[in-house]
Amino acid sequence: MLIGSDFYQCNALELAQKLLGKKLRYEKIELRITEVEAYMGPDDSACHTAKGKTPRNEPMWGPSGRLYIYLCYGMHQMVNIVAGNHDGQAVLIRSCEPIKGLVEIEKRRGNKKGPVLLTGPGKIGQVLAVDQSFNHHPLYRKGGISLHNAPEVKEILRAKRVGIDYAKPKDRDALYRLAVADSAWVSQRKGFK
DNA sequence: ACAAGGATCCTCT
DNA sequence: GAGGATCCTTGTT
Repeated sequence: MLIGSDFYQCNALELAQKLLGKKLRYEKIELRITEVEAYMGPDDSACHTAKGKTPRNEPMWGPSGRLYIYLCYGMHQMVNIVAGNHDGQAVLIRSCEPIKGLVEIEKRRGNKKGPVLLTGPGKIGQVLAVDQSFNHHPLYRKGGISLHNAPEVKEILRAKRVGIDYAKPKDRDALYRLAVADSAWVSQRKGFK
């Protein structure tokens, strides 16, 4: 069942927790969200909005429940879901588990097999084939990418966020990286034990 | 107008 | 474990 816009009216950490286990649908592909990171807004030095509004981060200041797509290292389209209330928060989707469209997913990922297909934010963007034109796209309406309900996640793992060495210690150390405990479809490079 | 660096991934060793 | 790919955003001249 399609999730309505009210679902996203909370801070990024709460939304991150609620997003685990939910299903992202785009055309014939359906993914279960297994790992996310919360970016809490201007007071979070790891967050893109820590230095105020810029052309790039403008979607994060808009309505929640919409997409913010960030081009990283000139080649990876990172998929974020805007949280909060026009106050610069978002949740980065880091890993998913395939539910439907496995053949298409494997095709877009060079015919690889297993968790290497979808564990890592750059891979999610590659599989969904998003680009900058997906900025602002609402997930709570039919058409394009949408988010759908699923059974509650039993247990959640927490860890530090990845790749934010530039942030202040208090933000670097915050356990804002969340994952589904019993899923193999989680990037394991650091943190989770 | 310019330089620096990034919320990563892959291919080696 | 190390390094390259690749280009946009940002802050600074």
